[in-house]
Amino acid sequence: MDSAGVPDVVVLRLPLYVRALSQLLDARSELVSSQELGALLQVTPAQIRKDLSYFGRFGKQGRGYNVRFLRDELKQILGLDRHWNACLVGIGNLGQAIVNYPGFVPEGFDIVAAFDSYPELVGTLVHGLTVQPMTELEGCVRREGISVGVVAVPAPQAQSVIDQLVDAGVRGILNYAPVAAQVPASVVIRNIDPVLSLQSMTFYLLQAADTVLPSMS
Amino acid sequence: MDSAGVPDVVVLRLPLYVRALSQLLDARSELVSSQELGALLQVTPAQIRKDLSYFGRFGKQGRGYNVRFLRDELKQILGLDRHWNACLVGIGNLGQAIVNYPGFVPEGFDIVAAFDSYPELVGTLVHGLTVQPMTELEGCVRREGISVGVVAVPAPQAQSVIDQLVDAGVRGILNYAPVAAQVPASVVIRNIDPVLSLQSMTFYLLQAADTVLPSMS
DNA sequence: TCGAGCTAGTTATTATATTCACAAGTCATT
DNA sequence: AATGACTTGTGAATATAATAACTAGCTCGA
Repeated sequence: MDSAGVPDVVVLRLPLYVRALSQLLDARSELVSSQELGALLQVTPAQIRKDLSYFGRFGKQGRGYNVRFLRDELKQILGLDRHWNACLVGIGNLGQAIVNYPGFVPEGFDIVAAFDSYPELVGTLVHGLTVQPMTELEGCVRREGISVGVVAVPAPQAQSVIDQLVDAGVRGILNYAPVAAQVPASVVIRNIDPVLSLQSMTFYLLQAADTVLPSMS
Repeated sequence: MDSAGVPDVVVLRLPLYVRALSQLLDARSELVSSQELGALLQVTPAQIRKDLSYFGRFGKQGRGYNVRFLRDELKQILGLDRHWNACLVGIGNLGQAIVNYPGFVPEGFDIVAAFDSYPELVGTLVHGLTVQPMTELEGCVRREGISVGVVAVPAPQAQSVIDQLVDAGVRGILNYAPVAAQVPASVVIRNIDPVLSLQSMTFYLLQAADTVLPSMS
């Protein structure tokens, strides 16, 4: 999936650039070169320039990029100048942690509804939202114009919940359940899976232990 | 970084295979072909076979793979047959959610210590662990043989905390702070950053809205 | 025992992503 | 105005990854 011929990996890096540019802006920087930005993010300058070249020409030779201008352009490209309505499905440990953690919901995203199938939870208030039963999902998604669903249910229910979200018209899914969920090509899914991260990390820890450390003999 | 000539992307997929194989095992499957496994994970059969070929020959022509055998082999390759001690730094909202969420800590990993710089938190009990001050970090990491650090501190403190973990001898870091942290090449870092995921997702939502939907006129 | 139908492992091919290298433009200084 | 030190944007070159295609081997049923 690379809309408009832009490679996926490039799109994945753009928010990184936006973040770094915002930091530079906070630090009162007005100009930045691909060199500097690259050093900040551990990305080669050439890659930054190439990535940006998919979308236009934002810099000045000999000077670099205007920090505010480039950030705003990238935000627009990513759709971060708009508002997106989201809903949260699954209000257990994880779901509650997600909405209550202040750092989670980025600017521009609004979690406007919460759902859970567990009867005891329905009707309770979570982070200012009344938890609704799953039967309300479809209607609510359409009514509120919800385009993103955040899935925080246990693994066994994840696929079914995702199907319901897709049927309801959600176009993006942020999935915290540890499953390889299936979605139609028109729906974007991103998985947050710390367990996989840990489990692939240990491979390298092993390697180093075997190869870097000298034998004990 | 591809130890022993194995591409990074391949290592990243291995835990996915392990998970699927474990599910098949739970479902009493004894054999699985690359075809079936691929369908389950949305990966081409060729890719699975290629990935596995970096590590050995695990299947039988005409039959497929023995589920249990392959899973155990992969677990061993990844080091998931061992125990790994980890510590958690940052016991705020996020940190508490991490240790208290049952699904987080995978089998084989033990969080054996918790640290925070906030004096009011030090000494309190979180998930059975007494929160220690940051001054104890280095000693504790060495004493307990902690090889993985989980970072759940606010962004501004993340790099400093990561430096301390690295100095203390940690070899892998799971970073929840929204920063592009710098670590020496000998240390593996994995970032969990749902905000970036959301922010790159919207790009595709925009594309579809512009191109798939007909204009209103 | 033989043959049809599968399937792994592997080599070859294609696709994708990253890096290099340079022309052209900018700016401060003299 | 001319010089030198920078820096972008980009086409070419390289490196990396994914896919396809093929060979050899296994299994099962007739």
